[in-house]
Amino acid sequence: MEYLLAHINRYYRLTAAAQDALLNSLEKIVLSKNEFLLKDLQICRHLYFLEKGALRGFYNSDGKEITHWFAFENDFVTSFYSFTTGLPAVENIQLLEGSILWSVSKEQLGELFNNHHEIERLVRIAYEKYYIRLEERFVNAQFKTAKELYENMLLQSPHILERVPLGYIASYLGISQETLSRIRSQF
Amino acid sequence: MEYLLAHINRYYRLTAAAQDALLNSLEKIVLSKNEFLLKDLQICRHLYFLEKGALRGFYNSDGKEITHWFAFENDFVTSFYSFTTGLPAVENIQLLEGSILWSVSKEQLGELFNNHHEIERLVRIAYEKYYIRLEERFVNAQFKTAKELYENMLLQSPHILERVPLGYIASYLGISQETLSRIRSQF
DNA sequence: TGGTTTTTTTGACAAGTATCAAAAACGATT
DNA sequence: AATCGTTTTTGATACTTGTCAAAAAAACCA
Repeated sequence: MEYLLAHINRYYRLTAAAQDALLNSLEKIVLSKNEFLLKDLQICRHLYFLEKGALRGFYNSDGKEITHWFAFENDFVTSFYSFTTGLPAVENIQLLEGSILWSVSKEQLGELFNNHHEIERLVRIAYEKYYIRLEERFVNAQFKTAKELYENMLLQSPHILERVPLGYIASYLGISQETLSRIRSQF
Repeated sequence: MEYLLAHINRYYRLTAAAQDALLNSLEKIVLSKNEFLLKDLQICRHLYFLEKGALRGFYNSDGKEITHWFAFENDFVTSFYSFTTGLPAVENIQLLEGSILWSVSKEQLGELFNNHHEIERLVRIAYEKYYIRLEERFVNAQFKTAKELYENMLLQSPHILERVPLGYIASYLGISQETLSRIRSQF
């Protein structure tokens, strides 16, 4: 729990009142490897903070699983689409390792927004960060070769390569597992 | 100017005080076709509302122009990356048609956020919408063939196809102009 | 209208990547 | 240490798309 506050205070300092309200809204969740936090067609009603462990989000497309994000320690996690629209999710969220999470419901978050302007600001800033990261990935995916994407990942997020099976990474990069394997053999 | 309020009120109703504050912060801009609203390496210090006309955002990559978004009537426009981080933009914003815009500076927007909680909420909700749209495009770009992407566009945003030169659309879809031309000949 | 520029289409070829199938390597378990 | 299941690598082939170059069509303008 202190984990969350320490993380938040790194880029935005909350008042004591807001901290208390936030912590009182949180519920601890412990899940083990391969369990699901969310399956597609369900409505995602919670925002999660990942204290320890690793998750992935993936789509099912033509019987194939397409991983499109990973989350690790200190990440905020949700099915953004379902959580914000209230519509059924099109993605699944699965545990890559045994993990500890803290959850807050959409209703509770709305309450927090109404009572603590600064929490809404915090979330707005978090959205900005996610948006910028997604935009960067989007541009890269479109204009770089598979090899360049892998090099990028080696430089910018080697921790993912170390903790996640190759098949998931291949679909994250938008290439086949075989192609990724061949690229790796060139290094 | 009423245009902006009419648009906003469609999905979020502001109080009269907030409306006044917002309108007092706006400045009208009129630009003609092919002019630039922003060039890369500049810092984007404004958020724009597009009342009439059309714009595109594009990157220069290996001497090629890569269009990655279009904006039309009622869209909010900025170089999201530069505006939020305060760092030099990596993209250009150019006029596709003569256009009328309303601008608000980052400083003014910060003032508005501080004085009118509901304006910050409005912007947060706008971010959510943009994020979801970008996420959808990201997933599509990765998992659909060039032909499927074009079909999608025919269904979901035919107005873009009608108003924008083919070369821009090709790079928007992440394919070469020649490939797009060949796809179109199949319909 | 004719001429000039810009945009779009067509053709030939090369490169990159996906696919299918099988082998090898790795990990966990007993 | 041997076995089973999973993950990764390798090989052969086919397909999609990019690239370069040129022709055709459309838009623009005097």
